[in-house]
Amino acid sequence: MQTNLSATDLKILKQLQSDASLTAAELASRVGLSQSPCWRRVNKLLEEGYIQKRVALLNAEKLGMDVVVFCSVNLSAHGRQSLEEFEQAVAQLPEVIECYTMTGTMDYMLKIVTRDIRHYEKFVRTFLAQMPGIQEIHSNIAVTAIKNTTALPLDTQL
Amino acid sequence: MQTNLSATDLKILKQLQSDASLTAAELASRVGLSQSPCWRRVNKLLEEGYIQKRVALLNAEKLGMDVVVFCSVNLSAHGRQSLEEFEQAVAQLPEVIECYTMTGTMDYMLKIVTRDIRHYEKFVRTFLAQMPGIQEIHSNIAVTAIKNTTALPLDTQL
DNA sequence: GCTGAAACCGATAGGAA
DNA sequence: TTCCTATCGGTTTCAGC
Repeated sequence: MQTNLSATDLKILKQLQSDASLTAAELASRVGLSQSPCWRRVNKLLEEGYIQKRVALLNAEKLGMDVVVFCSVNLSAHGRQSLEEFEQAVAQLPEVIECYTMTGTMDYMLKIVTRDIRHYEKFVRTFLAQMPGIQEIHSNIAVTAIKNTTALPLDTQL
Repeated sequence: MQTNLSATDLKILKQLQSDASLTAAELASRVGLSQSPCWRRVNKLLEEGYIQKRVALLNAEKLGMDVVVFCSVNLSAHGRQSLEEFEQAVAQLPEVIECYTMTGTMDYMLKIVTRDIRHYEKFVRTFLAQMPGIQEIHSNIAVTAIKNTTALPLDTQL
């Protein structure tokens, strides 16, 4: 880690990435600080960009959005143009929650969320398969979420 | 969608899943409501579990945690016991951000975040490969994040 | 149901140790 | 640095529409 964060800062980040609705007082007591210095540190972490934003995590199941698909994509023409077009187009699609370029045999890995499998099918046909330069699409459909967090492993021991 | 959410509720959810640090007044004005009813709706959405929690999203890169790996796993013994052991063990590992059971040829898909590829290698050897009943591990390493959001596609048109 | 206002409580900043 | 305190603003409630 090329970062210069104190142990206290790390504690604060750990708390906030598991619950950002804590009051300053509660957070302070959990990290063993009093309010003011704690609040100051939080602000610094915000300013310096360690904390990107605070969001609400919704219950996908209750909202009827519980189909998760990991979708690997290969493009046919590997020219620059084609890649950027694809990336821009994909970033616009709300169903695409995540998209990464990959090493190995696949060009992109997409995590897609839709209402049900029919919708996924329709989504692929209507949007994904229409995109510029697509050669192969491979869909891996998730059944049950065993774990699903947004918290980074700050307490890793490796 | 088997849910009975009004258009206003959906607007509220959309706002909060992109920014949960909005004040009640600001949120109210964005969804075209005044504070009180807006606040009431937010509370109801919390109580009913549509909003699960509010978290801080951290800057993985600044924290030196920018290796993302999608890892598919197959277990050897497909008895109940083996599955639950694996799931419980995996849920404990902070490096495992997400874990899903899958249809198709792989048993599990894991999304893993570590500091660098060396750490990933070490993580796989130390923890993953030691787990009960593992047969195959296939690691797909992400290079660049094109898109990475936690927002569900509430405005999907399909 | 929504609006507006009032009361309360927590967040913020400044000053003292 | 941290702690303490005062002020300010947001949240929450309640009465009226």
